[in-house]
Amino acid sequence: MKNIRCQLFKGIKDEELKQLYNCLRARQAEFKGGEELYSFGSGKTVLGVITQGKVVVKKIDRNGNVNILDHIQKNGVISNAFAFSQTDGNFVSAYAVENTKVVFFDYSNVFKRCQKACEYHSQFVENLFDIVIEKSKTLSQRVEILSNKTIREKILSYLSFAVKNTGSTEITLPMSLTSFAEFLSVDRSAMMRELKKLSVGGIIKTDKRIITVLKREYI
Amino acid sequence: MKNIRCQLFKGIKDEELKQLYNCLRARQAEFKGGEELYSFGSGKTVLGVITQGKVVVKKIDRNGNVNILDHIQKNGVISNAFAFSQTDGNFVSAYAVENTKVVFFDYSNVFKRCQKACEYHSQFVENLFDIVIEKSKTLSQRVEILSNKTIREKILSYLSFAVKNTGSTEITLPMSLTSFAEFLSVDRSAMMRELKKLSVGGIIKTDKRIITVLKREYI
DNA sequence: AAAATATTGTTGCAAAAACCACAAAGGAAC
DNA sequence: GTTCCTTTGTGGTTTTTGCAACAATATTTT
Repeated sequence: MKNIRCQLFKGIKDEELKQLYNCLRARQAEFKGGEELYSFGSGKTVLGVITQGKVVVKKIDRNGNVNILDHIQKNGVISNAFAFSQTDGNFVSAYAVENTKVVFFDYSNVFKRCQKACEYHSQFVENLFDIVIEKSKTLSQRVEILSNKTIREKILSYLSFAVKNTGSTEITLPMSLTSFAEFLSVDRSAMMRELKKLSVGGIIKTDKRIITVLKREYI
Repeated sequence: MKNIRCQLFKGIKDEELKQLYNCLRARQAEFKGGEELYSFGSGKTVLGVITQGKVVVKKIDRNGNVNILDHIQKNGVISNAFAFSQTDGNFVSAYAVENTKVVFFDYSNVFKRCQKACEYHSQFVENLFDIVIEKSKTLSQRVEILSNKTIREKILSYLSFAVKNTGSTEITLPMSLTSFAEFLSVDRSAMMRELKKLSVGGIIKTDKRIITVLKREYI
């Protein structure tokens, strides 16, 4: 298996990485676009790195409503260890958005220090820590966005974070408007209506997936 | 300062703990009920353990809407390192619900290993890791709850997690109904109405803050 | 290039939720 | 015990949202 260079393995040398692969029982899997990542919804705890492609985590409730819980890009980490549990009435699953390669690790071995108490194992834990913190921050942003009552406020809250995170007032949505509505957990047509209102009000300018914030004092 | 026995210091001996306090520049602070925890909303990154009392993290937006972002109990960890950032239009603050004692640490020193590369420091990082994972899980549950469209679904989703987490179908809300509405980010009167509908429908039974789930197949 | 599929854009209508206002009950403080 | 304040409980009204349906573009697949 080719060595993966990503945040999870930052500061770990190639030869150490090989040993770590062994230690964590790394194995690669490939998924076609639209295909469901097995083992995510299963009871087993998984930890994986997306080395190619994109993954979306969705929840489908008993009424068939689809909610997007997470988007994971290349070099992103996917795990049910620290996010999104399955409840009786819901199915949480991860899907490859395009052709995707994932390297899975045995999560149970992460904290089992090998006999040699290797230093790079500590480094690995610290890297994983950073990633979980990052995910945690993203989740709290998500909570803040969703805790707005109206669609308008949700959109503006999203834009507020996006402007803050990117430093630009021209935001290109990393997903389709359909998915964006699912991300905000609102009806798509109602969202479109609200986007139009915001445009007419001169607060934003929209062109497909590109939203430009014109009046920063509103976000 | 008295030694704190909590998740954050699990597996660390008393004498090591003393050294760790020094290493992380631990300092205690007390807050009266209703008082705002300084330093949380400030730019500085804080890490604290609630050793007594209760804390609630709130967001107040430009329109004066209050949203509860988090509840932190005794032995819980409070930090802006991995959750809830301030944006231009919003104020995020933490308030003591009752008389509360907090021990603050210098977050910047957490990953600076002391010269002796003490083993307990690793243990500390691992403990903090567990806490962040826990918080992350709580946050994703929150996202799942909030990503329901209707108040009814939000309530049922909350109950679903509560039943799953506690193992009992009799749920005592850890907050007032007023706060519960803020937690679900819905209007209180609308929520009360929905609770009544669920009661009349025989799905739940309510008595103030005690909600008993009668038909598990609905949650 | 044509066909199939997904995305964007828009509307009328019904349902749900927010907002507002008020009364009663419960607790805390004096 | 009385006062004050918070919480609980309820109802009417307005606004917002979700739903369904459809057309027009894009995009992908064959």
